[in-house]
Amino acid sequence: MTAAPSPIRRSTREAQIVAAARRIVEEEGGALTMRRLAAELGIQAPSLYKHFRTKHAVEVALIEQGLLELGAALHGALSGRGRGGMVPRLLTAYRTAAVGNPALYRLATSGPFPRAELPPGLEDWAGEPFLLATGDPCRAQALFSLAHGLVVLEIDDRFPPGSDLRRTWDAGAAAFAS
Amino acid sequence: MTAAPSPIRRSTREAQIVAAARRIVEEEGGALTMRRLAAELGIQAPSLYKHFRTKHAVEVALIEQGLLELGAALHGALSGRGRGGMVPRLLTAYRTAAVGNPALYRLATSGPFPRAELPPGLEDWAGEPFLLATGDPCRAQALFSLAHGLVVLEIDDRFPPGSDLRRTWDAGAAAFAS
DNA sequence: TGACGTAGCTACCAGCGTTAGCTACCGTGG
DNA sequence: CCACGGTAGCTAACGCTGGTAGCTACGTCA
Repeated sequence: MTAAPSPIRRSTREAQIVAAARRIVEEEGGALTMRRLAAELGIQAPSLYKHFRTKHAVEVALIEQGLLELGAALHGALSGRGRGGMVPRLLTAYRTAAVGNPALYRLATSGPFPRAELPPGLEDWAGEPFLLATGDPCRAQALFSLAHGLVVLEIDDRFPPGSDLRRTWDAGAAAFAS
Repeated sequence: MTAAPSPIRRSTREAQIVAAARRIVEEEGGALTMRRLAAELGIQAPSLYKHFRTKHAVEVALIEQGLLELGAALHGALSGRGRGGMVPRLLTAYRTAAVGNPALYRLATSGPFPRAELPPGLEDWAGEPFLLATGDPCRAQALFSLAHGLVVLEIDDRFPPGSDLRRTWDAGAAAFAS
């Protein structure tokens, strides 16, 4: 298992801003705007631009947090050697981490991926458990796509009402447990 | 195979507006705004509200079009009885239809699903091919999630550069080919 | 003391969805 | 023939968005 990449260094004020942004994003129905973020910190919106060049930069900082936590959860699920195969354990951990933080997950996975602005190696490290569970890069990507599709459809509430999501996840795991 | 549901009836002017909206959405990098949409029609933005109550209503009309076309493509792929199993044919058709109209696909599948505002039966009809290809509702939802995950990750360009997507789709199809 | 960087402020900009209120046209009934 | 109502356009405006310019107060260091 590769070591987790080190997060980007931030000043204390920057860390406070990211923490406030996270509070807003996790709060139900809270859209992240620069004015709301500033209000949460007791300052005016333009002052935020002394610390982050754009709103996108704030979002990237949140994405970095989310990927670190998701990666840690996935690696933990595989190293924990609980009962069941690697694929079901991986999917369970993925679902728990993502659905537990739906807004953060959506933020981190919608729109183009800010690969260049993230710590090098973070993406590979977070995705490594899929490679470990499948043994093949293409199968790993397919399994990841399945997990991602299941999560986004679940948190966007797109499955028809009355769906048995537990069994749907099981069916997905069964397909990839060879 | 169930018959395709009939689309919602629209006045000619409404149809023109939806067509213009589609033109904008399909044009590369074109975000749909009421002012742009109005300009495309040679009128002012507030006039659009004589025909559609909100911007969301225009989007729903586009979603209806997208679902009808996607459903037709999927049903066609299964009834065509080409070579290969049902699952690979279904996934190929899904990928082709979605990636060919990325902006429309994203519009139709991001955010909450406007189930109540769409023609009754449309959702079930468009999803029916997944049931036909798998024979089980939960497996169908899982396969659909896989296809959706693959598509959104592909059109958002989130796979690491150099990925062999052809083989990734094949790996997904193989997992679900019983 | 003077210079410089930090971190706040107010005032403002263009663009967004949307509303209010007005106007011109067009078909129909008295 | 003329008034009525519906249709479909218009301008002006509101409150929100991300973002910029330019000012100010404060702390540090030569």
